[in-house]
Amino acid sequence: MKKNISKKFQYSEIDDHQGPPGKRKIAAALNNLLEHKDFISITTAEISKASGVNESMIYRYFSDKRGLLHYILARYLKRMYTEIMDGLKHIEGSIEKLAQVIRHTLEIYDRNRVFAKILLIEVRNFPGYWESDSYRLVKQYAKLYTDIIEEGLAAGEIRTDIGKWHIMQTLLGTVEHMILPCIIFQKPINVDNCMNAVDKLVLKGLSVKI
Amino acid sequence: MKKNISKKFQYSEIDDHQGPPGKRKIAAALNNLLEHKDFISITTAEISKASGVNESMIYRYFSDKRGLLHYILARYLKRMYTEIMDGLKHIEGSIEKLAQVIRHTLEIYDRNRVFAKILLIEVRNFPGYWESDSYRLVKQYAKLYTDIIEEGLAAGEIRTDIGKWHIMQTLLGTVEHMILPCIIFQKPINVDNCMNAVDKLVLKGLSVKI
Amino acid sequence: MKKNISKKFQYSEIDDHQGPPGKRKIAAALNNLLEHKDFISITTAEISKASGVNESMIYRYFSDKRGLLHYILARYLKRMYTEIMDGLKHIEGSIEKLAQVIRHTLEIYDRNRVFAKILLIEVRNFPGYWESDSYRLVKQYAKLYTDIIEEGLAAGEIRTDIGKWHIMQTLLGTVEHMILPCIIFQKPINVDNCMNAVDKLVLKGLSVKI
Amino acid sequence: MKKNISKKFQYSEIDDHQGPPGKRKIAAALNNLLEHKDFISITTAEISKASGVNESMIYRYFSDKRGLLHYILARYLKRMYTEIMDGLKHIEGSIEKLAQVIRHTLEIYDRNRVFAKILLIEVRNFPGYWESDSYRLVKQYAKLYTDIIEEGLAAGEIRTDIGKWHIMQTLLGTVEHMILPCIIFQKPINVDNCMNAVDKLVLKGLSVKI
DNA sequence: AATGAATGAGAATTCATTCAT
DNA sequence: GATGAATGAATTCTCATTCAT
Repeated sequence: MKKNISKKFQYSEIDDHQGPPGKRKIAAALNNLLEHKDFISITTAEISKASGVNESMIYRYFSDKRGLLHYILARYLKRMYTEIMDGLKHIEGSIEKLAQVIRHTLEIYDRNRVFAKILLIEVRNFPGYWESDSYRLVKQYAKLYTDIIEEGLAAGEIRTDIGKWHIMQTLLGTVEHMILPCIIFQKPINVDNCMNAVDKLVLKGLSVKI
Repeated sequence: MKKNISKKFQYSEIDDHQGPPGKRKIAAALNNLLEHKDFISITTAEISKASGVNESMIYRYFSDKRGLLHYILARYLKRMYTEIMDGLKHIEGSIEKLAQVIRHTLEIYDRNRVFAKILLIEVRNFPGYWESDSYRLVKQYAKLYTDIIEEGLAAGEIRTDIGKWHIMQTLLGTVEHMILPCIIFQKPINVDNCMNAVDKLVLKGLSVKI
Repeated sequence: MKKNISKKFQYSEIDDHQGPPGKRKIAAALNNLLEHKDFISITTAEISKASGVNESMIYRYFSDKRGLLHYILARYLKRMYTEIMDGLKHIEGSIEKLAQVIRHTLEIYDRNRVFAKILLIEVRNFPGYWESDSYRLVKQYAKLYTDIIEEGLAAGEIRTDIGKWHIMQTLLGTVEHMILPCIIFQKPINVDNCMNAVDKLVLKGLSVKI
Repeated sequence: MKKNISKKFQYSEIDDHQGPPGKRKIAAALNNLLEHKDFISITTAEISKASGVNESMIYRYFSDKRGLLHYILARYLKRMYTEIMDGLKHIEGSIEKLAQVIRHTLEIYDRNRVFAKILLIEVRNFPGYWESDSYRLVKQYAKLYTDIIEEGLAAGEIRTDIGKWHIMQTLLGTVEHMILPCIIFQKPINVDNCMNAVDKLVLKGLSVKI
């Protein structure tokens, strides 16, 4: 009954008890609005109305509208990172670890559609993103993969003829692309199905054949 | 090794000799601008200036700014489809055909960065896209994959325990995400490297083990 | 079976056999379009498309878009004037003549909604109208009334304590206002009902009580 | 003869002390501009310039340019209604009441040319008007007439063979068309002359002959 | 910390009209 | 007489952002 409930997060929890109330309300409002609209077509007026906080407060708490978006994204990313690290504690074997990270990621995307939407869609066609703080966190997340891959290479579990960067890219790419239609068409993510495909297609191809 | 070099296309060729000059100039102008900016931040005024054609002509020849983008995308897609179909003529074996399609796709993306950018980034966060004419062409392209996969299933070349849709998704996803960073960071696509990874990771996993 | 059919006109007849075909087609096209849209929201492009004649021909045949409208209106007015004059030939008595003019006018408006619409709505809020050729024709039509009234005054049939201008205004005003809702709400004009009211309310008040 | 002079209103008074200053200035500016131009050819830029308030404020306070016009019209209509109701308090007899309403209306139109212009000209060729709030107020005003007419019918003061709707229409029509040239040609309205005509022509025709 | 008012700059789009052929 | 292409100037409306209080 108590399994790993504590690990599951959703936006509401993230920010609830820190920062001034106005700031929290604004962030929560944008988060909610993102469920049904895309960032660019959400106006600051709308955010203000939805949050009940005056429009100009957005500029007190955040650099600007985009800063607010990145703030939300960063919170999600931090939370995801911790959660995934936690889930990794008792897993042995690099391939198994990769599988666990991917499964966990899929679950989090499924539970937090807004997060997935921001990360996969909203943030990309904004040039500044690739120099942003949020992107730094994304790279931290990606490093999780390369670290595990290195571990696997060292342990002789993973084949050495591909290059860890390409492996990571393939894994990330496969995951993201599997869920993109679900995010866009607002369908649930079937984590087991996805894992099956990832496992059979990519992970199996990774391991050193004995 | 010298196959159908003559078929290689680049945007400039696509439209050069059809439609009124204004139309051509406008399309070419947006195409050029897309090399350095993203669609949403390119204004009609900019397009007009770059093309040397009056701003209002955009609305004579296209439904609106977005219609112009889709026009460009559709041309690319049509051209890509024909070229890839051509390149497929003398290939035998489903796995080989998939490899050929993917390699060809990568080459085209590499030669036509703007095309890749429109398809992978610009067009997605616009809801109308999924009902657009361009998306129809994308589905036509995707059907190429499923057709080949079916062929492979029938011929006993491809394993039957995954589902052709998932296979196609994985292939498309892997390709797209392999090149996304190249598109975004404006780096060349190393086709051979990519093919190596695709081949070893995904395609090998596809074929029936003997 | 042959009554006064020859007197009834509708736009199609007006212009059919004079002027170059392009001119006729353009005028006919605007006339048709006016049935469902108001002048200001009909574009020259629309007129061109509906007429099958090139947009620039509008400017060969007419001073501009408004000139075209006035051309149509003027034709209607001329035709109405002649028809009404004709219908007056064998009527005796000023009050009877006024009644006949009014009835005839109502019938024409009913048969030619576009005409009524142009005259009562489209043309008024354009300053130039009051100096236009069309307005000259309207004044000619109004003079019909004052002429008859003068005739009635001279003959001792109409009371002398009001002023012919006011009488004319009242008659025109009553008529126009009775039909305005019919024009706007696209309902048929009940000529007999209207005549009843005009007769009982206004005309009866005009005649010298014996 | 000195009745409720204090109740006489002009636009400037209407709005002066309510709503944010920007709103008031904008409404006042359009009101002034309407004195010399027609609505459709007054641009938002012009309104902004005339009011000294930023153009975008129009859209903060009103739905759009047309919303602003209706706002002005509605204020006029409300004010007129109250004033006319007040002026009716001590009048006896339905015919006398109708006369009083008409006289009062004429006076108000004379004092508030812009009001008359909006009501009789500007607002009509806009389809939305007939479903607008302003039109509701106009119907309220018209109901004043039919109410009085019913009263007169019940009291045996008004003849019963015409129908109250037609009577109202004739009265409204006569009034409106009497003043339309004055509004358009910017001439003063001679209230006494008009009343004389209305009285002799229409009202006398209304009353039951004894 | 908070609010309401105000701003400025730009954006897409529309159209009547003219020109070259 | 006719066409298609092109123009330019205007117009409404939007929004992120800042200011004064």
